[in-house]
Parts: sequence; C-alpha cells; structure tokens
Amino acid sequence: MNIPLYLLGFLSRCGPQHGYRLKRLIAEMTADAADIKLPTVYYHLDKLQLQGHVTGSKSQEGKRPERSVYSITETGRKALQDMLAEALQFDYRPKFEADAVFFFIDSISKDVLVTTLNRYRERLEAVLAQLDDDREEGAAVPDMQSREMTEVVFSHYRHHYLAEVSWLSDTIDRLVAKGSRIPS
Amino acid sequence: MNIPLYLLGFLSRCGPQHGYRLKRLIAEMTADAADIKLPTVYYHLDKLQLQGHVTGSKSQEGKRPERSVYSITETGRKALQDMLAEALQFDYRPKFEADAVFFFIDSISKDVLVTTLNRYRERLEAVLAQLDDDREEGAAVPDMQSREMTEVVFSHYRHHYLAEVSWLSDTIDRLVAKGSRIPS
DNA sequence: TCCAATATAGTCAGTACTGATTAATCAGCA
DNA sequence: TGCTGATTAATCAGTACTGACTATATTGGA
Repeated sequence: MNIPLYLLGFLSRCGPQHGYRLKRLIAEMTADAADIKLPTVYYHLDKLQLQGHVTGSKSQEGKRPERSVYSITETGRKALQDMLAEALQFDYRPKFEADAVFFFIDSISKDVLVTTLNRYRERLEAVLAQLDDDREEGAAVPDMQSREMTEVVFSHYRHHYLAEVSWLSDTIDRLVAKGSRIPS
Repeated sequence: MNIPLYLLGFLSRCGPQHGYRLKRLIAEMTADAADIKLPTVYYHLDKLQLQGHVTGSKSQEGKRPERSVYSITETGRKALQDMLAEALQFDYRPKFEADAVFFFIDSISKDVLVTTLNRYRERLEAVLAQLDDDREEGAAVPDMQSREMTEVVFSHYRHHYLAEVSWLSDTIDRLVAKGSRIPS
C-alpha cells in the first residue's frame, strides 16, 4: 500500500503528529481508501526515523507513558518526492483470492455454485450502493483539492466493482448454459 | 491467496508430490493465476504437516540431501472441503497501491500526470493483448474441467483490466477538462 | 568425455504486517 | 464524586511471506 508515502505525505501536509493522530488523519482525508493499521504506522515511523526521514521527539507529560510527536525532515521531503515519482509508475496486478474455488469445483455441485454466485452478486450490489453513500460523505472532506482526488479514487473502486458484477454475470450465464446442455 | 487451499487441492488431485513439483504443477494448471513462491510453499507444507493435513515422508537417495514427498491425509481432505466452503464466501476487497499519488498531486504538474497516465494506458493495453495470448496458451491445459475454469479466471482478469482502462480514460478526461477550464 | 548451463529440491535469515494487550485520560451521568 | 465506557497513545509477540543462497543431478553440445 505504499505506506511510507502516506505517512510522509500527510506529515508534510498536516505538520507534526502523534502516530495515533496521523493514522486517523489519513483515514479521514482518504475517506478510508487507505486504512493502515496502527502497529503498521508505528512500524514504518520507526523505520523512517532510522532512515532520517522523520524525527520523533519524545515527551513526558504527567504520569503518562512517553509519547512521540513525529515531524518530517528535509531528507524526508526529498524521499517523499522520490516515492511520488516511483508511485507514478502505476503498476496494476490484481489477485483474486477466491478464484481458487474454480479449480476445484468438481467437488461442488453446480447448483450450489450458481446459488452462491448469485448471492455474491447481491452482496456486491449492496457494496456499490454503500460506495455511493460514502462518496456523498466524502464530499465533506475539507479542502477542494483532496475532495476532487477522493472522487477519482472513488471512481476507481466503482469501475472495479462494476467489473466484478459484470464478470459474475458472464460466469453465471456460462455455468447455467453449460448446465442446460448437459443436465446432470 | 489462500495458499493452503491450492496445496491441498492439487495434492488431492495429482497425488503425492515434492514441494518443488507441487509448486510447478500449480503454476501450470492455473496458467500462472496463482504464482506461489517456493519458500512459501514449504512454509505452508510445514504448517499443514503440523496440523496433520499432510504427511511428509523423508527419503535419502544417493548423496542428495534429504527430500520429502508430501501426501494429503484424511483430515487434510476434510480441511480441504472446509476451505472450499470458506472460499465460496467470495469477498472482493481491492487495494489500489498507486492511488496514493492522487492525494499528493499538488506537488506534480498536471501535464506530467496526464502524460504519465496516458503511458500507463498504453502499458495496460499491452497487458490485455498479452493476456489474450496467454489465454490461447492456457487452452493447452490438459483436462477439460481445468481448461474451462481457467477460462473463467482469465475472463476475471480481463474484466478488471478493462475496468482499469476505462477508469483511466475517465480520469484523464476529468483532468484535461479541469485543465482547460483553469489554464495554468 | 568433459563442461557449462539448466533443472531439481530445499533452507535461512530477514522484512512486513497485525491481533491482542496495556495504560492513562476524559466525558457523561447517577 | 465516584464509576463506566469511550478515546488517546503505544507496545509486544507472533504470523506470513520471500530474496538470496546452497547443493546435487541431468543434459546438450564441443
């Protein structure tokens, strides 16, 4: 997910942050397109610190355990530019986890498969509806720039969910057609 | 990628195998849809052995280092059925690694972005062409059952690559339209 | 027949990631 | 005011994965 890019990017845009706040910032600003787990955030902040791309200033307040505010450094800004250039390579390599099933359907009845796929299609259509709701909500993202780009990202998901539905329809048709030719 | 499902599935279908052979079997039979790395294969075979789903019989031939032939056990076949049922849940959650760029384009000129996206589209179209070639090749997969299902999987990739191209076109149009309204 | 290249079979050490847990603070309300 | 549940902030121990490496066997050609 190119996590360091998100971390440096938002540290640069929003100024010094605690790891925890940074994680939430990213989730909010990207409308959850990037939901990075908290331990993962700290893992990468540590690495970035070793590389000198961020500095963490520890500070003790009262009896609280130590906590750090992370800031991007000058070399961090350089690294950010490099990462952006790298990300511009745009390499799409999807993995369809569930496709394994198709290699072993001989142990599944065709009826069950078709029924399951139909249910899957219903769920996908629900996700699409949800996605449109979230888009409306994403319209609440503060700055203009981010909002427009959030639209681009939403559209990205939308296209692929539609593709999934379309493939599903084809596949169901194919299975049903085959079933009618060779009725079991 | 549900690797244990592939391992048990092909051990079941093709009989006892060395880890190495199993890996290649899977690559061939799935026309590379599942390219599992060799150390990953052994990692999961070890786990499956601990769980009792496969047995590995060590055998020394000549001066060769020890090597194991793995077989699926009865509990392994049970586990395989469970995994198939689980995989039938069909959960599609795409992650678009490169989308991070869109949240930081303010530091990139629009011209560069549009040029880059156009180049990306060209590359995608090449991949689509390659995909069709591979499909032809996949037609050489031995048994009928596998071949048909390989078609389904190819069609899956095809739909999503087409979606990617279609999203790209929309996005480029959007960027260009915006650029013409507010010429920099 | 000897050698280089390739195929076969596997290990190891390190990277990336995350579920579960800890620990203090704060807001609401009985 | 004292208790409860949510929020803020972070760590730890474990899982999953893989690049780089080791070692033998086989094969095609000079």
